[in-house]
Amino acid sequence: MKSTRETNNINPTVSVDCVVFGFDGSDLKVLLVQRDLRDNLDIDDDTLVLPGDLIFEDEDILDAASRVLLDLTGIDNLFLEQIGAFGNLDRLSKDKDKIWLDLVRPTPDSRVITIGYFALVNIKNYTIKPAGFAKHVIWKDFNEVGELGFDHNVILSEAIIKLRNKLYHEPVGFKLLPKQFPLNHLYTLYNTILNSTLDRRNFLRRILKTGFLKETDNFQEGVPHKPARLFTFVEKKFTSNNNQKFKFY
Amino acid sequence: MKSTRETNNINPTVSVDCVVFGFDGSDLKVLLVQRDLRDNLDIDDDTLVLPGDLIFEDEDILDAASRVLLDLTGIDNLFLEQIGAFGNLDRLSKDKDKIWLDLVRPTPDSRVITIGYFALVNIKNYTIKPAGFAKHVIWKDFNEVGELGFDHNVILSEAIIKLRNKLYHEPVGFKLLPKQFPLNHLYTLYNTILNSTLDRRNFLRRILKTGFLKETDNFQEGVPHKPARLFTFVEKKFTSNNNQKFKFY
DNA sequence: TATCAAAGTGTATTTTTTACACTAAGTTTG
DNA sequence: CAAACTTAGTGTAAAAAATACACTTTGATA
Repeated sequence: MKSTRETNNINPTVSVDCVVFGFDGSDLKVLLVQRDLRDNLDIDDDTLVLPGDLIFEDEDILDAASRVLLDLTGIDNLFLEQIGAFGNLDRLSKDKDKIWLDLVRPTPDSRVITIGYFALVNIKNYTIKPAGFAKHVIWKDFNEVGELGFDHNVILSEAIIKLRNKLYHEPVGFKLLPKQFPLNHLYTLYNTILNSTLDRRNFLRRILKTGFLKETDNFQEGVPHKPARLFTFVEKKFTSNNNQKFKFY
Repeated sequence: MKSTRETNNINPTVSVDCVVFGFDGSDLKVLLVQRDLRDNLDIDDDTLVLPGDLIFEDEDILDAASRVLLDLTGIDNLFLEQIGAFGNLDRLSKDKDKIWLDLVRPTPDSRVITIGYFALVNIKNYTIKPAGFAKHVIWKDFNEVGELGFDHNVILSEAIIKLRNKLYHEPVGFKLLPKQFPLNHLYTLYNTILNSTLDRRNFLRRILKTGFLKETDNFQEGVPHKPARLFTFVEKKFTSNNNQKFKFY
């Protein structure tokens, strides 16, 4: 996989954009970049966008998404899943978007279709390095995301829908947590993302019954109360189609 | 929406392909076309493919999918939903695919990313007319679909997964049936598509409890047994996200 | 040593699911 | 024209799951 940008054999009509979700213990976060120029062009544009890039001609689209995130975060092998293609004719037509495109794209008026991906990471594992194309990279509180560039709010909406559905049907919450975690962290995670207040007793019972959790001999440290036992996620054969009746929570 | 093919301003790098499902009362069907040439070129290629086409530069991708189906079936305003983007580098590289591309595409070696859509239709409503680009159009039994051209088997797999999930969570089975239908048809539909044998009593109870069905005063005619009451689908406010707990069946 | 805060467990009630059995009503057959 | 057949349509007991609370435990801190 290429990790540096080339000027030749770029496909100017197809890009990828990534929605990377993280969880800091109490809030859902999204990774955003301040779109900016490789060569310090002097325009006044602090618009935030999803990390993304045009793809290379000889690059699979999933690889392109991986490359973007590798450049951005130094993380390889991220859990990445496609959200879908976004190809509205007006998706690049805000004034500020056009100014930016004029400055950085060889063919700024080209119609570009983008393919959205989403990823879940344990926020503490990665120190985000604003390398490559983005000057500033930030974890933004999901509820405080304002207007993004291009059609990125649309992509983000699709992503959160997908995340919520997944949380409900697949063992995926773990990806947002450290290897070992107390059950209460998982509980807050569900409540935060699903925007609900589940009954704690019943949540614990059900999540344990799925068999995806294994208790360890470790406990929380440095907490001003009874330390909770830490659990790990158990990789089981899980195929979402397999059992339509399966509800993760 | 344009309904005729033009030779100029085609986007040679992005196409759409449509998976159209139908149900004939006992089997799930897929609409396939025998890829062939607008101008009767004389090659020996009876490969079946999903109906699809390159998009126009000034055309939304969803519109492109609509256009393909309008050309093919004369149906406008079809329920269409995106499956996703398919962009593997080798997706057009089978021998027969290359020969065909050489014959019909202005830039046959161009890397093409395709966006898959899926649709559900009541098979009896539409007489398929092999107009436009396809010489033969057929309803193929889903279980008897062999090797398709390009990466279309992959797209079809994604489509069936999506259909099965939808059937389970959303009131979508109706789209495959006539306006009025006996409950047993819905029951067979579920069993066929989900590849299961649900308990009939329990199925009926549950499907009625959803509130999406309204009984009519009409009954089956011309059946050699007690005629069943016909039901219709009730459009209700349904938002799949709204209630994660909702299970359609 | 008492208090606080969150961990962790118990359980009665209601609701849903499951499994199976039966009756009803048209058509066809002998 | 009655019996047989086929699918329509309904009843229900038992098991399982979801829900709504309440309570006990345990370590830290005051």
